[in-house]
Amino acid sequence: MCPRTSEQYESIREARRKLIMDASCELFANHGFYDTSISMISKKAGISKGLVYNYFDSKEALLRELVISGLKAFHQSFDPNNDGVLTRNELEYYISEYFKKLKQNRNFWKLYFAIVVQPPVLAILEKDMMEIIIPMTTTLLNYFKDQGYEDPATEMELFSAVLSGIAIKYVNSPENFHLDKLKEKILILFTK
Amino acid sequence: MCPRTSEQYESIREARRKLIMDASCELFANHGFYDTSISMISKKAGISKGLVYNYFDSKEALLRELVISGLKAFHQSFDPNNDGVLTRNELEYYISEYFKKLKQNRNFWKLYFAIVVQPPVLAILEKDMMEIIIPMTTTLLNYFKDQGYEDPATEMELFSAVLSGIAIKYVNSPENFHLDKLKEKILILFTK
Amino acid sequence: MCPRTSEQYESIREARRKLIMDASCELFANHGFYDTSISMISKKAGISKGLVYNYFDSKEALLRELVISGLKAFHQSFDPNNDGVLTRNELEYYISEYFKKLKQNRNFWKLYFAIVVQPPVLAILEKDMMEIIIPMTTTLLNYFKDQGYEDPATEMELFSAVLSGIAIKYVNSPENFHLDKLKEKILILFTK
Amino acid sequence: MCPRTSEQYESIREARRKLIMDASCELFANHGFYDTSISMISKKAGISKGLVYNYFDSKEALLRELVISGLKAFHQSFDPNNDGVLTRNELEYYISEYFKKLKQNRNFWKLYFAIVVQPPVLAILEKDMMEIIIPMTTTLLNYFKDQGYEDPATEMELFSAVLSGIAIKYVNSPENFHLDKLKEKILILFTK
DNA sequence: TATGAATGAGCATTCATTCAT
DNA sequence: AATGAATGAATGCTCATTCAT
Repeated sequence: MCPRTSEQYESIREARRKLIMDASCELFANHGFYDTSISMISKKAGISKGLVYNYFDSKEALLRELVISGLKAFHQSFDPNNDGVLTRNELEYYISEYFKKLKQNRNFWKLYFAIVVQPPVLAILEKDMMEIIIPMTTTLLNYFKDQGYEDPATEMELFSAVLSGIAIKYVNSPENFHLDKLKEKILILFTK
Repeated sequence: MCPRTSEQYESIREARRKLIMDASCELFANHGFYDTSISMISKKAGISKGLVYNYFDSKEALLRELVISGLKAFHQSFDPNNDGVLTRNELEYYISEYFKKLKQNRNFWKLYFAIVVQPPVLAILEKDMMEIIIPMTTTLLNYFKDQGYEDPATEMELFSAVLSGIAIKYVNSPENFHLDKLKEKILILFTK
Repeated sequence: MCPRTSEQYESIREARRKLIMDASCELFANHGFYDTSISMISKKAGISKGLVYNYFDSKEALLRELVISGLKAFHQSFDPNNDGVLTRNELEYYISEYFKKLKQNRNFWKLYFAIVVQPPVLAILEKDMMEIIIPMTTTLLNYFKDQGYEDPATEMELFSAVLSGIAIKYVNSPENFHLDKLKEKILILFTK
Repeated sequence: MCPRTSEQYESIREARRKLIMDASCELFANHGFYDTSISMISKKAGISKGLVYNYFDSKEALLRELVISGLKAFHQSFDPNNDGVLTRNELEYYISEYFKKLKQNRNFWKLYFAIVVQPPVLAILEKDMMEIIIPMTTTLLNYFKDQGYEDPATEMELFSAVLSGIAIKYVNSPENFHLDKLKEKILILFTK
């Protein structure tokens, strides 16, 4: 009779978006961006190919939303009070969250590191990602300065490299990486 | 005219192979595997499209040879006397070589880490790569045992993670990573 | 609330139809039939996509109604007393009306001439259009016979060609065509 | 054994280009640009779909080459000595050629007028077409000035309108348009 | 009556690979 | 050994149309 209310439509849309994002996250992570076709995504999501485009402007836009939204969600555990200053406790918390989320959401991080390392795909995302990452870098640098490290810049580079390295190795072969033990080592290395 | 000797033919073939591999290494590294067409490679190499197939069975085979041959070349600096045992000096040498080659051959490593992280491409290479990597892993594990680390397995995981992390970060934004200082830190961390 | 009377419903329907037809006329004229989607039309008309189909069976049917209804409206100024005979005054009146309507309703004529010249679209409309055009042709032929032109058939062909030619040129670049002066020339040429 | 010489390749390419252009001209003319798929063109030309793209960058580029090359070929009969001045004889010649080519190459003109009247398609071609058409317009205007017409601008508009009008009517229903008689009338009207 | 989510057929285009020369 | 014309399967994407609500 009557058309659906706009709330109803909105909730349908939200559910569908999530459906598509979940399906594509898994596929992108395990097959790669280029080896995942829209057709595969729609099949996995149980919808038609065309419908994907009702929710995302393009395959690239879908990837972008996937990565950016995941990154934003994750980023909230960094400097939670948002004052631009990191205490030792806050860094401990951040590291713990990092390891926790690595386990919880392996597909996302698999996707993320595959993307971050591919020039043409990276180009799609670079601008949006930098908005999130650059402030983190600054805050981290200040942390290492405040903690009296003698070469804070290099310390920060080491810190981000080691976290990335662990993540990449772990997501690609989790059976060979013992996250909990590594986390302890990282905590010792960077939070004394 | 006098026909060429088979040595001459062979050396022409070798030169051609190298030409194609160099061209494709640069293109794969900077455009990505999927965004580099055979046509682009042949144009860069100054030969015809068809000729590429005279030297490599397929695009994938070309990638495989590229990665494996680079990896083998690099691997020679690891445990050079090939006795399966790593001394502290040998590890120092290996680390130095690692950082040196990162700088010298950025395109190769860019390509390598982009590949290593992509599931479907990885699948193509996994077998060959494992033959190189597994012995390294074993040898490293023994090193950390011999050096008396209390948790050699975790130490080894940390070691390979941090080297990979530095490499990935460096090849993708070299201006932000100070290899020399990082090398010193790594030497201190893992060779006392 | 009191239900609407059927007259009210009918007048709402009429208004909606006109809304859709106006929107699609402008869009078809300026973007072309194939580059105008139902979605664009419904957006411009401020209604939903589905509703268009409540009023028109298909995109083609909408086009058909648009063209035919415009043509019929226009045709009323031709031979207004409908006796199949055209006096010189009636032709003068027709020509005046033709030029007047060209100006007033440029979008319609733009659409009309774009359509008339496209084979597959023309096919859709041919039958309906012919019902309007053939009697005009006959009447015109008689006019030129009655006026004693020595080759009335050719005169008629010239007449319809020149009117079409002016219209096409004008609707596509009105700034370059001076309708009023051309009208005078046409009147002189065909009504002495 | 040896690869073909570049002359051989060139002649293959020329022949193929013509094949594709002929096939697409006929299809575009009779089905319209949007209702002709690359697939239809390749089928008609007896080649594969992909090969079309070996010769033309896109469907639009194919259309552009078709129209521009046809227009250029035709334009050579206008002001043949290329002095920017049109004598009465030259105009007579041009008109004769115009009518001759209309008959000879009906498909091209059908295509041309269908195109010229469609906004989105026109946009593709406008720039290139204008380079050909604008000089013609100027030359014509001078002709009517030189011949002492009292309103040369309007005369020129009438001239171009009537030629277009005849062409459009003729290509779409040749059985109803008697080109030879119309040509005589045009010659009388514009070359005294 | 009105909505917009959903479908699926169809299209332009790309590209690894083959093959006659 | 070398060329580049040729193939055809696959992809991203669009859009008229349908239909549950």
